[in-house]
Amino acid sequence: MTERRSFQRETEDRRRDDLITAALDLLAEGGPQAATVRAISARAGVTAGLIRYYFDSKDALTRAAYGVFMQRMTAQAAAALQGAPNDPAMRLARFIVASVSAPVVDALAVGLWAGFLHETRRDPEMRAVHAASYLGFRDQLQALIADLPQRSTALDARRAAIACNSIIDGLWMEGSLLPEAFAAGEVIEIALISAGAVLGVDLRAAHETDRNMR
Amino acid sequence: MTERRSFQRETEDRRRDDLITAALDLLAEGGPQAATVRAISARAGVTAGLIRYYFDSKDALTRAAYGVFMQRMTAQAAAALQGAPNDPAMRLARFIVASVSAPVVDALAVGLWAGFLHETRRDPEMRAVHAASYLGFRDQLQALIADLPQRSTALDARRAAIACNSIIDGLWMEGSLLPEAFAAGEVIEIALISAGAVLGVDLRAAHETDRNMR
DNA sequence: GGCCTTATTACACAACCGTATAATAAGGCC
DNA sequence: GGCCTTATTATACGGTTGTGTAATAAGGCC
Repeated sequence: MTERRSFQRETEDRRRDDLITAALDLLAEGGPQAATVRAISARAGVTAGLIRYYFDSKDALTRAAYGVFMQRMTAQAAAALQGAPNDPAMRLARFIVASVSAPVVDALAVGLWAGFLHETRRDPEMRAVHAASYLGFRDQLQALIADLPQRSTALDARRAAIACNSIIDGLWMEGSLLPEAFAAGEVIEIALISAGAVLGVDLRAAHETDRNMR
Repeated sequence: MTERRSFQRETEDRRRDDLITAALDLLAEGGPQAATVRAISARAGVTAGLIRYYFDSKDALTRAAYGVFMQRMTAQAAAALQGAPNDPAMRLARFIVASVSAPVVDALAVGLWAGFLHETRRDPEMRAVHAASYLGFRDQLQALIADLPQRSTALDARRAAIACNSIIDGLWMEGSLLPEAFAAGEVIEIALISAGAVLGVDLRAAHETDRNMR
């Protein structure tokens, strides 16, 4: 009589990952409104009930998805320093370039961030993750700046980090929201020149020689 | 038997404004999830049905609220140029200061912006408002920069405007999201020094003399 | 002061939300 | 190949959402 749809059993990790990915996609595209349990499960190719088999609640899934999102964002910039040369300016340049390049900067990243924003305010656990990774990023930046041998003294290291972080964040927003408004590589160039001007260091030259060395 | 609550008749403008304000408040605090017709009407002190008496749909109310929001944001920076001196550097400094000060920068502004983000993607009409006011702001900035008598030539006026806009946007985000992480006036100082460094102009000095002239 | 317009309330409705639970088929094990 | 575990589906439930509609009271008008 009632025909059940056929299915395949999958590993726990695979299913969790599929559900999280589906949730992130929907959240990025349509915001919190679009990321309903039914929509998420449909995109993941399963039925709605399965979400509550792998997660205690929808909020738990949201929290897990947020963790993955933050991890992706921060891992990208950190990975840029892997195998980087010792020259502080080159390292900083690499870090900045990675922060304003794909996949950190893409049309959906800001949407995802915006979609999570209010949930991070509500949920203390999510807010903690947010603050930690946010300030962690800035500290990383500040450490790179402090290593610079000679830089402008108009701003101390902390304020210089705040300024550079703002440039990165602002370009991240603009580049993600209006990708068609920029030529290829333009955002990167502006980021390097602006941050370099603030710090009194020629980051574009540093990045150029770094690239030629590779 | 059933007792109706008493009420006062109000003008159309007043009611529309109350409903829009209530919608903005709720959206800023709790995101799209929180801005339901019942919550909005409750905060405005009326019953839910009244919303659809003054607006064709909830989306129409959202659109109207977005217009008011954008108007508030852009009007603030433009008002800063009212009665400003003729000196280009002073004018630019005023514009930047207004863009990273209250009420543009406050704890709820970014939340509001984030809450609207996805709706601006869906609704073409809202997206048009968004793009227009966004690029309008940048053009205004670019015009102010182009007026500067001597500035660094590392970036043309357009790219310099993009860079300054990024600094403003980034500081707007950080200042709004983590207000407790900054000392009083610190965001303003960082904005002036950073933008000044990018443009090769001492905006902080310009703003100081401007303030002393007043 | 009674009437008339209409701003406002009250209520009903279908759709959808997250959640709970029972039925069932998939696939490893012996 | 039959059995057992459990991953998955199916279905039901109460609450909430945006919307449509009828009842009603407020307040200006004569």
